[in-house]
Amino acid sequence: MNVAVRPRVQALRQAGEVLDLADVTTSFFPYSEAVIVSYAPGQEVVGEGDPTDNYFLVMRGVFRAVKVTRDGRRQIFAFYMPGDMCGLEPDDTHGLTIEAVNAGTIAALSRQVCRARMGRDPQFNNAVFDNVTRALACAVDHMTMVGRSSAEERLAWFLWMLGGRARGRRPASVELAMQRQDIADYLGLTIETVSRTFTHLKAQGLVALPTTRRVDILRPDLLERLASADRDAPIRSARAVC
Amino acid sequence: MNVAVRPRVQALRQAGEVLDLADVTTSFFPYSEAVIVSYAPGQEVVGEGDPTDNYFLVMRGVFRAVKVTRDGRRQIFAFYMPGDMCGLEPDDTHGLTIEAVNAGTIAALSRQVCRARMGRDPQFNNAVFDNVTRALACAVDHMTMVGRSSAEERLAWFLWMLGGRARGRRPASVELAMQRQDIADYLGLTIETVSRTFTHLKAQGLVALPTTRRVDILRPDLLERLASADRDAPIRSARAVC
DNA sequence: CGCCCTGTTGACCGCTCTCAAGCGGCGTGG
DNA sequence: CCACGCCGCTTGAGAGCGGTCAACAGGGCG
Repeated sequence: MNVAVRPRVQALRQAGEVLDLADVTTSFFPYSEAVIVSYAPGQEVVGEGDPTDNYFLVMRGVFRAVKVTRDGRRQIFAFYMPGDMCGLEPDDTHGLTIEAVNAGTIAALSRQVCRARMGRDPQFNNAVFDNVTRALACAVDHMTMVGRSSAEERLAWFLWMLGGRARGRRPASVELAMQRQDIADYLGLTIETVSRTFTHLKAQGLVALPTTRRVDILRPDLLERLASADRDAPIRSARAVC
Repeated sequence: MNVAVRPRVQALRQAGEVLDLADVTTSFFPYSEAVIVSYAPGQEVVGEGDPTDNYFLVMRGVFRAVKVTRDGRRQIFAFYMPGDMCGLEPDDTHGLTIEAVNAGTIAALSRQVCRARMGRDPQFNNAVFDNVTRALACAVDHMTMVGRSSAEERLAWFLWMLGGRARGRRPASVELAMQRQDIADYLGLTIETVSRTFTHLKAQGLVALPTTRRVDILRPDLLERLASADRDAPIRSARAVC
C-alpha cells in the first residue's frame, strides 16, 4: 500500500490523470490533511463496521461499494469513478465495504476536518452536498431497475449508464472495468444470467464484444430504448454517481 | 389544499404533533420562508419533472417517493415520516414524484433560501447533511433486499423496519399506513405476492393481522432472522423480544 | 504443456408474475 | 333495515423468467 501526502495530489493533477470534478474538490484539500493511498485490485479501503474516520475521494481507477449478508449474498450499491466521493455515513461506522475494482488511488479526508470545513466553506459544502444528492438520485434509478426490470433491461441500462459517464460525447464502445460477478451483483442478477444476457444482446445485434471487457454499442437507439424503462426522464448528468 | 405560513409551525409544535427531529429542523425556519401545506391521501406534492424550487420537511403523516415508468411499472423509493426531509435533488428538476400516503402536512422550504442558510448555519447544514446520508444508508439496505432477497425476507424486513422506526422500544404491533400496492411497489413485488406472503407469515405464526392495516408481531426473533437476510443463522430464542 | 481463473452454455427447477375469480368491509340508496 | 356496488385484498391455476447445478471453453502464466 502506497501512502503519500499532499504533493501527490499536485503530481496527479499535473499529469492530467484526474478529472475535473476531482480537481475542483481537491482544490480544497490544502486546508485539510488529505492522505493519498493506492490500492491493488480487490483491496479493501474500508470494511463494513469500520469506524467512520474518513471520507474518500476517488482520484484514479474504479471502486465499488459492497454489502454482503452473513450468508454470503452480495449486492453492489455503487461504482465510484474519479471525482466521486464515498464513505459518507450518517453514523460512526461504515455500513458498506469499499473496495478497489482494479488498481486505483483514493484520497482519504479526515471526517472531522471535512465536516468542519463544510461548515466554513460554502463552496466545498456545495460540492459535497451535490455529490450526495446525486448519489441519491442515481440510487433511485438503480433501484427502479433492480426492482422492476428484466435482466435484459438491467444490462442495457448498465451499459447505457457507463457510456453516459464518459467525458464528452457518448462513446461507441465502453470498457468494463469490473468482471461479470460485479455486474451481476450490481444488477441483482446471477453471473450466469449476465452472461446469457450479453449473448442475447449480441444475437440481437445491439452490441458486440471484441473482448470480454469491451462492449461495442452497435445500436445505441435500441439499447437506450431497453435501458429507459422510464423514457420520460431527461437524461441525467453524465457525472452522476452510480 | 390548505396553505398557511410561519405561525402554523408554532401551532403544530405547541400541539405536540411534531416529532423531535422535525422540531429541531423547524427551529431554523424563522430565517427562511416555510410554507406549510396539508395534503389529502394520494395527493401529489411534486411530480417528476417539476422544477426543484423547494425542499420539503414532513410534519405529519406519511409520504411516498414514487418513480413510474412510461409503461406503468412503479417503484417506491422511500416512505417519509415526520422529521424526514425530501425533495433534495442535485439538478433543477425532480426525479421523483412525492405524494401523500394518507392525510399529512409538509413544510415547503425555498431551495435557494435553504442552500444559502446551509452555507451560513453549520448546525442546520449538519441536520440536512445527516438526513441525506441517512437516506443513502437506508437505500443501501433497501436495495440489498430488493436485489437479493425472497418475497418472504423482503416483507419481514419491511415489517421489522417499520417497527424500528417507532419511538422508544420496538412495538409488538405495527400500523401499516399504506395499502398493499404501496408495499408491493416498495419491495419490488406484485400485490398478489405481498398478500400471499402475509398469509404465509401468518400460517407460520410469525405475525397476526387483526385488520389488514395492523400487524401483530408474534415472533420477533424469527421475523428478525428473516429480515436480516441470514438463512444460515441459528434460530434465536423466542423470548428475545427487544 | 497443464493448471487456474473467468466466462459461457446447457438442462432443469422453482419462485414470482400473470390472469382471473372470489371475498369482505363499507358507504349509499332504496 | 337490507340490497347493491365499489374497492381493496385474498386465493387459485398456470406460465415464464431467472436461479441452480454442472460441464465446458478459452486465455494467461508458470
